[in-house]
Amino acid sequence: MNTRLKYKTKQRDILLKYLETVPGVHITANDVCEYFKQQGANIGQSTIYRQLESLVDEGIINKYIIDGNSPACFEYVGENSHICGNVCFHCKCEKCGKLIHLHCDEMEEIQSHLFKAHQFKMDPLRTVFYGLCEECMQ
Amino acid sequence: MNTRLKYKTKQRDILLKYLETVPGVHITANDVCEYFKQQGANIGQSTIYRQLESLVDEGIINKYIIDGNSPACFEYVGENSHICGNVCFHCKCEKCGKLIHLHCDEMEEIQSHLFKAHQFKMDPLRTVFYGLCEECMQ
DNA sequence: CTAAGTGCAAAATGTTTGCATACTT
DNA sequence: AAGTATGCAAACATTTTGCACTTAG
Repeated sequence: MNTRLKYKTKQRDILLKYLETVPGVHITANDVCEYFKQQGANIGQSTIYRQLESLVDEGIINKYIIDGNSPACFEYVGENSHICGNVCFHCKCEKCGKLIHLHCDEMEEIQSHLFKAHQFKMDPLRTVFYGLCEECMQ
Repeated sequence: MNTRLKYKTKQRDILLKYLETVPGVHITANDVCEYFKQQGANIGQSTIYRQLESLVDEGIINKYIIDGNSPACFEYVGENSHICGNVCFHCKCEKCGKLIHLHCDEMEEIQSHLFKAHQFKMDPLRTVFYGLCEECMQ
């Protein structure tokens, strides 16, 4: 579980370099694989999975699990992830399945409220708001 | 996606009857399969998956995805779950699995905010806040 | 030199699907 | 009769793992 890779390898470097170019964007492990396949860079998919897991561990990227059957999403947040505002909230439309991700300071009040009033430390990486999006509301 | 079963079948009945005996408890699709296998009742696993999906659709059971690789959990909440639907929010501890029900007016501001600022009509029946409960926070 | 990382292909996991059959209405 | 559900086995998709080989420290 706590598999933290320790060496600075070529693969890790180019993976990180790529991730840095797409901060705040949602990508799956497969997206990353495809990207490197296109680039001609050959990184094995197991390496990608292992490095991604490691980067999550280190807090450099976030991992989001929206629903059990779709692949997990990763998002580069950088080393400064401890600063507020990098974590985003997810809204998933129950009708059309669209996923909306919000970087919203106001939403952090929810966490704060849950923590103060209900002694619950909410995890925005796992929490998804289900409901209806604008279009599907009609 | 919206595969709602419509007939009242023997399999659905005994599944529901079983679920009613474990309200608020976490069970996986596999748990259900095993249970019926032990009972000698033979319900195919596809039927179980299909019926569970359907029951989630109908709001009779909840489905929780704690993390992407472990199986989804189901929990019986019953037909009257929508009675508290507008006022009752759920927090689920990722560590001990405890489910906390909150009746909290303040939390309705979340819905209101999501609606006004983000045009998203959040469904409190389906939405679960994941995180850490008081005890597990230590 | 040793510990760690890589890549392949194979396994594991959880869930879905195709289809012929059986049951509900 | 028409529409739906069932059950099996096979298909699926994502992720993990075993192992021989390579690379970083």
